[in-house]
Amino acid sequence: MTDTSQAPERIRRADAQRNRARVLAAARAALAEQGLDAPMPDIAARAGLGVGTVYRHFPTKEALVAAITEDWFLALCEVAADHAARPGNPWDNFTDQIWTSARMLVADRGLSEVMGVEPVKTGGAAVAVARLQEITGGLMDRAKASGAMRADAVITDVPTMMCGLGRIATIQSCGAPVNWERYLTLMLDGLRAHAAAPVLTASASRAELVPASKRQ
Amino acid sequence: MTDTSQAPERIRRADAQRNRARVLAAARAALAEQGLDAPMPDIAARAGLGVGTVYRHFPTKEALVAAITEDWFLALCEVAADHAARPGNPWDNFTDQIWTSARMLVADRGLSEVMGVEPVKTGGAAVAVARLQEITGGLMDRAKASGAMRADAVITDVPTMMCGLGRIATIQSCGAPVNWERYLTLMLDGLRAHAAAPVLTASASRAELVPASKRQ
Amino acid sequence: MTDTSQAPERIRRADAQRNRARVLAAARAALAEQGLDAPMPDIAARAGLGVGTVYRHFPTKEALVAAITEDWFLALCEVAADHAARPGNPWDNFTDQIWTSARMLVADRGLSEVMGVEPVKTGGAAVAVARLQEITGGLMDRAKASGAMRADAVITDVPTMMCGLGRIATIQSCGAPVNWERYLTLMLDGLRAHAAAPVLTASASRAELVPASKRQ
Amino acid sequence: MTDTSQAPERIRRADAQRNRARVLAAARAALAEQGLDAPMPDIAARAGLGVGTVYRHFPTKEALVAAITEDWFLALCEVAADHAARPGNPWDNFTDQIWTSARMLVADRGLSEVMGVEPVKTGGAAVAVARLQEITGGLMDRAKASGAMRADAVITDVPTMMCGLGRIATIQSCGAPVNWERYLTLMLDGLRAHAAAPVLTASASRAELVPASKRQ
DNA sequence: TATGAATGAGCATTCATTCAT
DNA sequence: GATGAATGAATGCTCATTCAT
Repeated sequence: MTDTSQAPERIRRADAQRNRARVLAAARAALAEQGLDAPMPDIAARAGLGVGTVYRHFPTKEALVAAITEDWFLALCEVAADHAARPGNPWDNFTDQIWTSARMLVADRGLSEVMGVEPVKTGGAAVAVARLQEITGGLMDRAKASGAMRADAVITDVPTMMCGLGRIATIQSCGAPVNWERYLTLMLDGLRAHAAAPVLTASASRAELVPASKRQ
Repeated sequence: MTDTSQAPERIRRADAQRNRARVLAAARAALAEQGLDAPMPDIAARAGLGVGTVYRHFPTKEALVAAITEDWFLALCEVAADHAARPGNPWDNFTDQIWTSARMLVADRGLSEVMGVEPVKTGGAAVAVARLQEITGGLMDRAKASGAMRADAVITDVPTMMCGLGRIATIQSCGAPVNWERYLTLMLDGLRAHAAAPVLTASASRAELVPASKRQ
Repeated sequence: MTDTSQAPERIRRADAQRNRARVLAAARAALAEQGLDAPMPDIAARAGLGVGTVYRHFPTKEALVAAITEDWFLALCEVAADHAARPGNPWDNFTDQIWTSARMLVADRGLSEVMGVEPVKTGGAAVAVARLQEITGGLMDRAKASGAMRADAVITDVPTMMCGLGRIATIQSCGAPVNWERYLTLMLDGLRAHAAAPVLTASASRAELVPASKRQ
Repeated sequence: MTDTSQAPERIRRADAQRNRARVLAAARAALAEQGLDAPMPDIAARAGLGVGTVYRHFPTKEALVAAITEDWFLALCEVAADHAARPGNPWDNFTDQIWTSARMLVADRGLSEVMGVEPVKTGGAAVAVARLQEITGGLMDRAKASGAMRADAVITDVPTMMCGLGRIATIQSCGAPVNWERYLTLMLDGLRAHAAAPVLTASASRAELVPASKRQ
C-alpha cells in the first residue's frame, strides 16, 4: 500500500539520491561562499564524501556547476513565473522580479559569478535560461505595452543587467565602494519609457546612444 | 674617487629605471591581452627580463598589478580632466567622459577585470582612484547643477557603473548575449534627472528605490 | 519442506551460473575491444550487472582476466587439437595452426595483450596453457620428424613467437609501420629446417646463435 | 683564456644543464626500471628535484619521454653506423647490429616498451628513427646484394622485429617462458636468403606466405 | 545474494615566489 | 643588480576494490 513496498530498487537509489542531494547542497554552499573556483575536494569534504563520490554523480566539475546553474536558473524562473502571473502594474511586476532575483544573486557568490560567464549552450541549464528569458520577455512585453518600459528595451538587456549586477554584488561583499541596490535603481530607471525620451527634445534620446563628441 | 663610485650607481639606477619601465610596458600588454591571470613568467618574458628582475621592482604580482592599475587610473584621470575642462553642456561632458573611458575598458581585458576587483586601499593606485573620483565628482556636480543629471546621483554610482561595464565587456568578447554599448546607454539614461522623477507622479521615483512588493 | 528450501537455492545457483557466463561474455567483449585496461565498471555494465556481482564471481580483476585467458587458451587448444588431428604434411599443419591462432590474436586486443604479460602460474589458465603447449609440442615433433622444421626448435619458440605477434598486432592497428603477416612469415621461415642449416656450411647454423663479433 | 672567462651566461646554464642532465639521467633510470609508466614524481625524486623543475625542462611527460627516445635512437644509430662502416661480410654486420641493439633493449625496459608504441611523427626522435632506418636500410641492401639476405626483405621488417623483441625482453624479465636470444635467432634465420626459398621446391617459398589451408 | 555507491590513493600539470649563481 | 632555475602546494580527474543496503 505504501510507497516503500513497491520501490525495492529505489531504496538504494534513495541513499544515492540522498548523497547526490548532499553533493548538490555542499556544492551550492561551497559555490555560494567561495564562488565558482571552489575546489572539488572542498565540495566533497563539505558533503562528508570522497571526491570519487562527487565524480560518480557528476562526471566533471563543469557538469556539477552546470547542475547547480540549472537549479539557480530554475529558481529564477520560479520567481519570474510568480511575478508574470501577478495582476496589476506590469512595470512593478517586472521590477519586483528583478529585485527579488537580485537579492538571490547577492546572497550567493556562485550565482553572482555565473552571471558573468560564457553561457552553457546545451543541457538543463540552457533550457532553464531559455525559459527564464521567455517568461521575462513576457513581463517586458506587458511593461512596454503599458507604456512604462522604454519601447526599445530588448530581452538581452536583462542578462546584461544581471551580469553587471553579479559582479557588483561580488565585489561589494569584498568592500568595494559599489552598491548593488543603487546599481539596480539606476538600471531600472534607465529602462523606463521616459528615460529613453528626454523631456526637452524628442530627438535627443536616440542621438545620445552615441557619445556627444562623436555626433554630427 | 667619489665620482667613480657614484657614476656606476647612477648607471644602475638608469638601468633599473629602464627595466622598471619595460616591466610595466610588458605587464600592460600581457594584462591587456590575457587579463589579470597573466602569469608572471609571461610578463617577464615579454619584457625580455628574468622573473627575478620583475620581483626586484615589484615584491608581488599584486604590487605589479597595483602599479599598472595606477597607470590605468591615471589615464582615466586624464580623460576625466580633459572633459572636466571642456566648456559646453556638462551632461554631454560627463557622458563623453564615460563613453571614452568605456572604450578604454573594452580595449583592455586587464582594465576591465580590475574594475571588478577588491580595490587597493593604499599606494599610488588608491591616490589615482581618489583623484579620478574627485574630477568625476566635479563633472557630476556640474551635470546635476545643469539639471540634466538626477539630483540623487552620487560619486560611487560611477565605479558601480564601470564595474558592471568591465564584466560585460569581458564576457561580451567571449560571445555572451550582452552588449556593453547598450549597457552604458541604459545606465546613463538612468542617471538623467527625469529618470529619477517619473512623469506621472513626483513621489514615485523615490518610492521605487524599493521593490513594489516591499512597500508599505 | 526440504524441496522448497533447496529449489530456490538451485535457482540461485542457476542464476549465479548465468551471471558468471554473462560476466565472462561481457569481459571477453570489453577486453577484445579495449584491451586489458578495460575498466571493471565497463565490464559490469556490459554484463548488465553491478560491479559487486562481478567481484562475487571473480575476486580481482586479475582473476577475471585469468578466467578469460583460460577461455582464450582453450580456444587456441581447440585450434591446435584440430590441426594436430589432421593427416598430411606436418609442417603445413603446424603453420596453419599458427596462422589461424594469429588471426584470432589480431581480432582480439585482449588476447594480443595477454600474450605479452607475465603468465599466471596456477589455475585453469595455466592448465590450458600447458595443454596448448603439449598439443603444439606434438605438432612440432611431427614437423621436426618430417624434416621440415629445424631440429633445434623448442616448444617455447611458440609462446615467444606469439608474444611478439601480439604486440605487433596491437600497434599495427595503431598505425605503426609494422606488419603482422610479414612477421609471421619471417618467423615461420626461421623455424624451417634449412633456415637453421645454411646451405654453404653445416657448422654455421649453430655458430650464428651468437653474433659474429662475439665468436671465438 | 679558459672557457670559464668567456661564458658568464653559460655558468648559470651550466647549472641548469647539469640539472637537465640529472633529469634525463633520472628519467632514463626510472624508465629503464619501471617502463614508460614511471610517474613524473618518481623521476623528479630520483633526480633530487621538485616536479616543477622537471616540467621546466620538459613541458610534458610526453616531451620528456620523447627526449629519452631520441637518445635511445641516437644510440641505436651509433651502433648501426658503426656496423655499417665495417668491412667484411655484410650479413654478419647486419646481424651484429641487430644483436647489439637487442642487448640494449634487453637492458632497458623503457627502450623495450617504446619499440611497441605508436611512433612519434615529429621532433628529434622521429629524425633519429628516420636516420636509423636509413643506415639500417644500407646494411640490408648490402646484405641482400651479397646474397645472404632474402631478396624480399624490406626495411619495415626491422622495426617489426624490434617491436616483437621489445615485448619479449620485457616479459622474459618477468619470468615468462620466452627467450629473446632464441627469438632473434629465429627471426634472423627467417631473413636469410635460403629461408625464403625452401630447398625442396622452388615454388614453395612464395606459396607459404599464405597458410596451407588457404591455398589453391 | 546482488547491487552499485563510496572510497582515496595516485597522476599529470600549473604558477607565484624564492634564492643560488 | 640581474638572472632564471627550482620549488611544491594545489587542482581536476580515474579506477580497482570494499561494503552498506
